[in-house]
Amino acid sequence: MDRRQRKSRQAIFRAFTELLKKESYGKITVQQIIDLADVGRTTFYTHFETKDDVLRALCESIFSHVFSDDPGKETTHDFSAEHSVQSRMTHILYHLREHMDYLPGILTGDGGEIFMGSLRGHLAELFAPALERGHSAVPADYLLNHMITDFSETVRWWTRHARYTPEEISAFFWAAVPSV
Amino acid sequence: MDRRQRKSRQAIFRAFTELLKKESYGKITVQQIIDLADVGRTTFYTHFETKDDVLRALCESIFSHVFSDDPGKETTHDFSAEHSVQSRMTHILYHLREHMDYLPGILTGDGGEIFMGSLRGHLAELFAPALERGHSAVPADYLLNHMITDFSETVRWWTRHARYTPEEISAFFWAAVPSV
DNA sequence: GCGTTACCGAATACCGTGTTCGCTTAAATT
DNA sequence: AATTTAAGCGAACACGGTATTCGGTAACGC
Repeated sequence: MDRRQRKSRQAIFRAFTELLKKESYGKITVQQIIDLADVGRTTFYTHFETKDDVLRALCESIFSHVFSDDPGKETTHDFSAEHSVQSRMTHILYHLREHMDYLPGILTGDGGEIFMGSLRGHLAELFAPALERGHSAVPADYLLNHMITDFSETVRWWTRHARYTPEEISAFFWAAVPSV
Repeated sequence: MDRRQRKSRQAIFRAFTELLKKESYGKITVQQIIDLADVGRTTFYTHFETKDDVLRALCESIFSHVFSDDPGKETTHDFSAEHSVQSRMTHILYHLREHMDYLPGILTGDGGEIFMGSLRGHLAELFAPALERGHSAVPADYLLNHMITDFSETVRWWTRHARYTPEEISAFFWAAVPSV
């Protein structure tokens, strides 16, 4: 990829996250991004279809890092499946914290749907295997949705109570989820 | 209130819910509402500030009915607080089912935030008393948010799986919520 | 009946989105 | 270094939806 392209793309993301620190996604206009990124209007639209497209790309770049890390590294000598998932969650929270400065801007207004949707998609892959044994009277689909909702909404709650550590948040989450 | 006003307001609500059965909130325009309701543009704007305003008013009218019903009526001879809340939830679900034909239209797209926000507000009042005794290591605020999230997201899930009865949905909810 | 009030609808200002076009400038190729 | 290739620029424009204005009409309630 051309260096100019990389710089433009980077400038747009940079401006976008910078704006998110000050106002919610819904109120940010393409013009603001263009102005702060200091790129031409045409340039913006050659890189992205719409403003939503920028957000989707941002979410994808966040989650691809957050979810792709080697999950084995964090496990201690306890190899039970439960523990593996738990430490995985904490690990994810650690990564998400790095973006905490602009996450609130995404989660208020209507950009929330895009972020949450992306997060939920990744969580689905993570939780689905753990719910294979359908021994419950409750539909597996409901339970899966329930787990995904609880975790993603915990993340959203965290963005409003940023004083807590990833370990604490993880503990809250597992305390409030019934043993499945 | 003038009969003309009542008729206009009613026509707007009627057109609005009718449109919601066919397309999502976000895609409905004020013009469509005006056309279907067969009222003048000016009339619409004398009754409501914006399109969001219509939705807020609709939500308020739904929830004021749903949540205001005498909660004592449904309780059996078991007077424990737990049971009271449970039957209350089922009762709420019964009322919500009456609006099931257009709820999906509200919950997809960006109108979802408004509906969910309104629902969450009412649920907060309902659940807050039950969580008074803060004997947990988890912040009461987190637990409250957790309960609200679980129920409101259960409602959202229901709109996508409308084949279930209120009793079943209620059962799913309580099965997936730990005893608080 | 008569004053009040709501309703009408065309015209208009406004705002943000996304596209077009001719030109400039930087990068890659030889 | 010269040439080709591709990216960037920004003013102008078309579009769609929102919200307001205004002069005229008709329904309502007392």
